[in-house]
Amino acid sequence: MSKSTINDVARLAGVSIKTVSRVVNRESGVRDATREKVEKAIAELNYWPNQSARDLAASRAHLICLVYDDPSAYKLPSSGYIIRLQEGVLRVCRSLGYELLIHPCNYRNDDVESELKFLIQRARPTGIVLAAPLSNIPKIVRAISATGTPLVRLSPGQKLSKEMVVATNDREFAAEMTCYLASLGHRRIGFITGHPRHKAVGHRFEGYKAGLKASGLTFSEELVAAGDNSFGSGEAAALKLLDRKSRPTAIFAANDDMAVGVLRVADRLGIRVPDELSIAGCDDITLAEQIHPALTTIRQPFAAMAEKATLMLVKGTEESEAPKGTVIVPGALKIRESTGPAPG
Amino acid sequence: MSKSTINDVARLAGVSIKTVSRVVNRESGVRDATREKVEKAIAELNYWPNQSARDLAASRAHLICLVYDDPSAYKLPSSGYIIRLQEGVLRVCRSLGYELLIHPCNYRNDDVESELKFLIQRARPTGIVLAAPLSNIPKIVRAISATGTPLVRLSPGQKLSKEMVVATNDREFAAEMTCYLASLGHRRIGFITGHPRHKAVGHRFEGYKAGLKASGLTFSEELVAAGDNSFGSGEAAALKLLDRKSRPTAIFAANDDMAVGVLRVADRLGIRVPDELSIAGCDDITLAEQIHPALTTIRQPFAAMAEKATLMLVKGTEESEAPKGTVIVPGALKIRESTGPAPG
DNA sequence: ATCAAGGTTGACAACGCTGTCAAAAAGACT
DNA sequence: AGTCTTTTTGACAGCGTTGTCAACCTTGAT
Repeated sequence: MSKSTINDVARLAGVSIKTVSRVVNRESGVRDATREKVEKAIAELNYWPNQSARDLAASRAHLICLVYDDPSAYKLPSSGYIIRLQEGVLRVCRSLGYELLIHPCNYRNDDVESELKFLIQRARPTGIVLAAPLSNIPKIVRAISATGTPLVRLSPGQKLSKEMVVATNDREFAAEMTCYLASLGHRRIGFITGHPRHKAVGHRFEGYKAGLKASGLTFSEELVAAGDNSFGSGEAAALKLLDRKSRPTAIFAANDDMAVGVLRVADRLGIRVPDELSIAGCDDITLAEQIHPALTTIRQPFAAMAEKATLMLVKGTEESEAPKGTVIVPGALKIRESTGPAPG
Repeated sequence: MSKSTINDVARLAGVSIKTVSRVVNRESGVRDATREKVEKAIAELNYWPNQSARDLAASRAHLICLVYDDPSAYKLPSSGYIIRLQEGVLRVCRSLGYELLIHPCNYRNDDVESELKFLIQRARPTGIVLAAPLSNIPKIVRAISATGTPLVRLSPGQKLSKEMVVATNDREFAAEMTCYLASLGHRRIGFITGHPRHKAVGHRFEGYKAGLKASGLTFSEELVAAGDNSFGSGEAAALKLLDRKSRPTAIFAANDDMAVGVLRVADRLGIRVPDELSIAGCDDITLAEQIHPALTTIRQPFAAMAEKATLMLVKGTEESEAPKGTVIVPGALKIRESTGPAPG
């Protein structure tokens, strides 16, 4: 292991440490010949700058903090979501020389706010990427904002704001899914709404209505059942929808967990999927692909969103003008086995 | 946001910065009265030490690096595993003031070794927690060892070694599961082996045999089918086992993915679980609890293992004697719906 | 009181780097 | 060659902490 310092490099290259620093930091105004000398010395000594020293001297930390709802606080099958977020942030961090600090946090705790302030004070990150659903919780957003740390929120219901937000187009792709179902010949397309506090799923409901209209179908309360994003509520809603005299030939659930619930109910009732009933979800959870029949759903671009968010944070810090406003990263339909032509 | 330094605290408390440093670092030899004065000043100024400066001055980083197989490199449903590892490491990090650097890495890349050396040189972590399956790959272990960074490997086949290793008792709990099935009256207990390169699942096979012997049952090749840890191979193996004239009344798969495959096959063949066939897996993946019937399996203590590993790393650094050898963290049987009394 | 021993405290120099600003070198023109 | 401008380089002072070591108090024993 090398433990050579900038001094060693400077001595070997026959320049001052400042010049080495310039080369390392890719600053302009270094003659090519000099740069090469220094680079050779760096390579030879296997030198790598001491991050602590850099951060201290420049009084800035090369650190991005990703804050998300703690999955260990309760049985959450959402680990895939988190991994994808991490993936996106890491991609940017690696390429730009930042480090990633992950902070699962339980918003049900009374002291989340001080926990976050504590974290920020301790780590002094360059910026924070705040994942949903935390990004929708005012007290959390406020606690972070109060510290003055740059913050990018992920998909907090897409309402435009002056803060930095990265969202996806829930409304649009829900409409697209609805149109897709209609294009398969379905006329009675049911919808299962999600948890009222979860804004994104609200947008999907709107998208569903828009899709119906775009396909020349009329909206009917008859075809809507309420869920709360949970598997169980999906089952209950499915039971309700499928019990009706003229039952839907397709059911679009506001998220995959509920869609899987529908799938289970259909199985139990002996309704063949997709022959007799098409089922679509939203989120593309890991299970969606493993279940049988594989679930048609919408893949949320979590990694891409996180990547974008991190980029905004870094750009905002390194360049003078911090990017503001909402950036949309579109989701993509994943057509799999659970949807097919309308029966009859 | 406070940006007070140790100087401000020292001035307010009327002591030298060194004394403040002593209080902050809980060093002995500070009079109680002094300590209290300082603590009051710290609280009042909302002071928190600058990590970069500390690390620089003490030339040590408060950093743990968790290296695991990159789940984004291929479709892995293993995100739950990673999340639990992170959880364990984070618990220790938080309580001991360390930070966690996560590093998913794809061992299929040719340049993993330089990638890791690069990472280590750049981040200079206190130590590295290396998760399976990476912990079983010699070139990776070697690359890290070569840097001299303290390393704890997670469950690399449990072979005793002089290095730091945290493993679980695959053999023992597989035996236990087998005995449990036998105790339910099963006499023909099938087993689906896992990927030959994955040592842990090999231990499970041994445990299965030991369990049979302990239960007074004889081992028969007839009851064993080979898999490769994948869902699909579980299905294939199940088909093979269930096709035989005197088919097993219970199937124990070396991992959950394959067990779920068995479940699906049973469903397709109209074999009721657990009435006609008991199925057990191993790992307690997220899906195990969500599937119907919920899968009896063995919960691997991933979080606890990671926690233990991190602790070893920190203790090894902070105390003079580094803990060596293998530490075993036992897994736990999770009896759920997919196992029941033997038919007849 | 006086002194040694031990417990507390502080002065000051690192730690390895970056920011500032001035000095030196290199070009550009007479 | 001389002067002015621009580019390139370096000296040096921090950044906020810890390690070292000497100086300072206490205490208890004489």
